[in-house]
Amino acid sequence: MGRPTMNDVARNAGVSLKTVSRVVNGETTVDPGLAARVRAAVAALGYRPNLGASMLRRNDRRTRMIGVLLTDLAGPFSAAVHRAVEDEARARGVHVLGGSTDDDPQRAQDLVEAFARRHVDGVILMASAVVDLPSVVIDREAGIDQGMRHLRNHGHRRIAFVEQEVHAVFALPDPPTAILAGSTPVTIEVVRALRERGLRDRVALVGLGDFPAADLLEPAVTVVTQDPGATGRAAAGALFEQIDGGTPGARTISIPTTLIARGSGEIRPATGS
Amino acid sequence: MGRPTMNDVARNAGVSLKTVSRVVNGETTVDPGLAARVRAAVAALGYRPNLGASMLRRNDRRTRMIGVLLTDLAGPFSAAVHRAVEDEARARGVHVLGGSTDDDPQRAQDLVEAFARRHVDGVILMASAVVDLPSVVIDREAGIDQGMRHLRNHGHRRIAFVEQEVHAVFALPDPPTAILAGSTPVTIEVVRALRERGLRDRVALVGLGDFPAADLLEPAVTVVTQDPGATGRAAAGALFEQIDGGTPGARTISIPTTLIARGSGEIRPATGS
DNA sequence: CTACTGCAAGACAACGTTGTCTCTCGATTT
DNA sequence: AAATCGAGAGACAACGTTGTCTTGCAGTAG
Repeated sequence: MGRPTMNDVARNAGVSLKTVSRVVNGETTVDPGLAARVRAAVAALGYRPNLGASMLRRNDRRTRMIGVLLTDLAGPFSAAVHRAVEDEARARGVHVLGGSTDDDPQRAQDLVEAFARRHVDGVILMASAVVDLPSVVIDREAGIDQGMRHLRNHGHRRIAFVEQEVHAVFALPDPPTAILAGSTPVTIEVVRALRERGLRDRVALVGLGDFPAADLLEPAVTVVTQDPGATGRAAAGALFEQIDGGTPGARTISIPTTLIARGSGEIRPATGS
Repeated sequence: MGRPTMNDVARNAGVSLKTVSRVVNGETTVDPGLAARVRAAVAALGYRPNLGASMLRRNDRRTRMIGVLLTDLAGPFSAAVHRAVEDEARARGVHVLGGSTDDDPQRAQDLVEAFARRHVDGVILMASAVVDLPSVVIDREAGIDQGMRHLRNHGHRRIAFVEQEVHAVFALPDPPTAILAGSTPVTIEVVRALRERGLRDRVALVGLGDFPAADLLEPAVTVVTQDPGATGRAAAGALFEQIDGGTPGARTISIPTTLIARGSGEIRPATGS
């Protein structure tokens, strides 16, 4: 005796199973009196349709679930994408299964496989991966180009692109005059490291990804930003179009980037060194 | 003709449906030769089990999905909780449906209802709500007390607790000498507002929720932090315990808070005013 | 050589729902 | 008044899988 089923409702209301199904699905070809009895029984028993069973039988075969595979659900960029995707999905009555890949292709693969077993209607991924499902790939790359170009335009020739080992950069024999930081956490680490070494006004810094207090630091941090909300919306939009239209194959969404000059990225290399 | 089913695999391998089921589920009572044929057919057809159908029939009736309802999937606290829950779930082969409530009880209710229709095994919520599912409620409140106490201990008597309208506070006839900011976005807004008014060293500020650059601002921002990772892990742990143990009813997880004094919260009220 | 045991493998029902078909009954048409 | 129609309501199969029961066959004991 788990949850009540349609059958229980039918018995309780003294109608056939199929009539309950009709009422629950809002079909109009039901006598108002019977429909009322059914609704009363539904309320009395606390009946809830079993979406899994219904999807199994339905003709459209949609689970109305999609999967979203992001680098790290806790990271600001991923989280914002996730939220935007959720909003698009909600508008269509679709739910979102989330997954962090930590940029590990194997994990991405495993998650895609697992989501496929759940018959998600489609998948959005941040890593590049090919799938035999409707899918949209979010491609992040453009920002690096733009950041590099900006620093070169300000006279820098030795530019470090930093992803993990922030401190190693400063140990180099011929240290860079500018730093491009690969993510917001790294950017903040770099700011901290520059301060410790008294270099805050001497080494240029551009961060990939904006963060809330960037303009409040001294110097304020120049960043290249990719609007995660727009990205998520675009990806979700493309995915649903693919699902609904039956367009096959994977699509790639690339994100326009914007550079916000705030100071740290406009420091010029010391001429006398 | 959609995806291949067990029946297709069975036909292809020349065995019965049930034998395929046994192989797929790793039962050992299958002749190695047949098992190999089945596995070959699975690979050849690209067969994937349909978890929905299997859950319908299985005895344990678990979908191995849980729902997580947070204020805002894009917010740093929610996102970190979400990630921690994901990790706990992954360790148990469970997937996570996420949802943002924006602190709207109606939306929370709707999402719970929708997740229940999907037969999630349980739910974690940040808002308070009662559900007829295994559930864990995350309770955030303790931080306010701790922040208030800290400011009072530093001599403040007029303390503003700010949630939305940051600027309204400064328009008051008798403005506060200290501010407790309700969330990290608000904290950053307050910092900005204090600077604009030249009050950065005169009005005390404590923020609810730590953020990455808090120690790099001037003055560095004192915060009350609640470890979202620990919270997520605790909530997920309690939920799975409830699911597995069959313990009924909802449980509440309360989060220990820590105050990190960095400067902005230790400013004392001007004596001469 | 027959009877029994054990185990692999298939047949069949069932999970909760929806699609399709059939039946009944009152209302409309000639 | 008989025939026709339409619409509401139920019976039944099916979705893809797993639980249970039965069958068949090889191996062992008597």
